[in-house]
Amino acid sequence: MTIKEVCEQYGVSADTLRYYEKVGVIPSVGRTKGGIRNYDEEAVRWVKSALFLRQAGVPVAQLVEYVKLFQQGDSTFGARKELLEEVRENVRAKLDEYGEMLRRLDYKIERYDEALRTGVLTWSMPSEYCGAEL
Amino acid sequence: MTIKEVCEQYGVSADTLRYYEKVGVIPSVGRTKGGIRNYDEEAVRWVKSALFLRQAGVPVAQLVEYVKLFQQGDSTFGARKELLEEVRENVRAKLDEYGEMLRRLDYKIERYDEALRTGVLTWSMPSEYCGAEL
DNA sequence: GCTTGACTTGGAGCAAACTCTATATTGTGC
DNA sequence: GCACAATATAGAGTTTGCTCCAAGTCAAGC
Repeated sequence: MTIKEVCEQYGVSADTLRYYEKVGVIPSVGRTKGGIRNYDEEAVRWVKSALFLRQAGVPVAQLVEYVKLFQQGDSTFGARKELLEEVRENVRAKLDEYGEMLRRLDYKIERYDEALRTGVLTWSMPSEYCGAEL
Repeated sequence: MTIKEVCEQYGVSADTLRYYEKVGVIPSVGRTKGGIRNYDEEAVRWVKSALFLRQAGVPVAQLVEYVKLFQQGDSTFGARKELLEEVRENVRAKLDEYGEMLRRLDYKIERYDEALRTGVLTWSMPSEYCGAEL
């Protein structure tokens, strides 16, 4: 698979793919004789998980660290597990935050909706609930 | 309330508070005769919601836009509601992503845990489930 | 009223994560 | 075999969101 095909399939720029490889977010990709990247199945899987984890907010540096551990072999199981647990804690915290956020937005949007229907904007909930001007 | 008190209460730096005011993430804060910021209740509420929305991933530019609409008065109810709905869609998408992320991490961590106990790392799930090397 | 520490502004600097540029090389259709 | 699009690399530039700095002002304690 060429870099272009990977770009099109996963909606990412060639620059980003090369950047990910350069800094170690993904292991280095195989080349043709001429030196052109040839993504095999494993390389594509690395790309997929890198994109997924990045989108979920995992910093590049942490992915680099994970790949390094991965390449050092089986002796790094423990370290890899710890790294993933750290990531998981962040994800959990984010989930909580976003859940709370959604509640507040629902409330506020409902108020605006009411205001548009009735002409009156009511901030009836105690400010602790909706968290201020929001 | 002085800037320092706000900093301490909400765990944010004075630089950040001044920056937020400068770029319009919060409306401009009242001053003493000498020109020193004096946060009243409303200013503090703006700070609170700015910090909350930022933490939930809303970009600075979007907050600036919201504050601008707010300051233009009641005629912007509709626009404000639309802006909040846009934010809400992003938050929903993020919630989904993080939920999925958590599932994958749970699975992977369990595998590593097993590997540490038994010495064997099993990738038994179809790769579509756990999303590659992850 | 003077010292000392907090506060002011404008603007420069910084880290993260790309994104773009310049220049060279590859490889494909005719 | 040649034109020409696609790819390669190194390194500079951009965006976002702060964070730090310099030089000056304010104010509380003595």
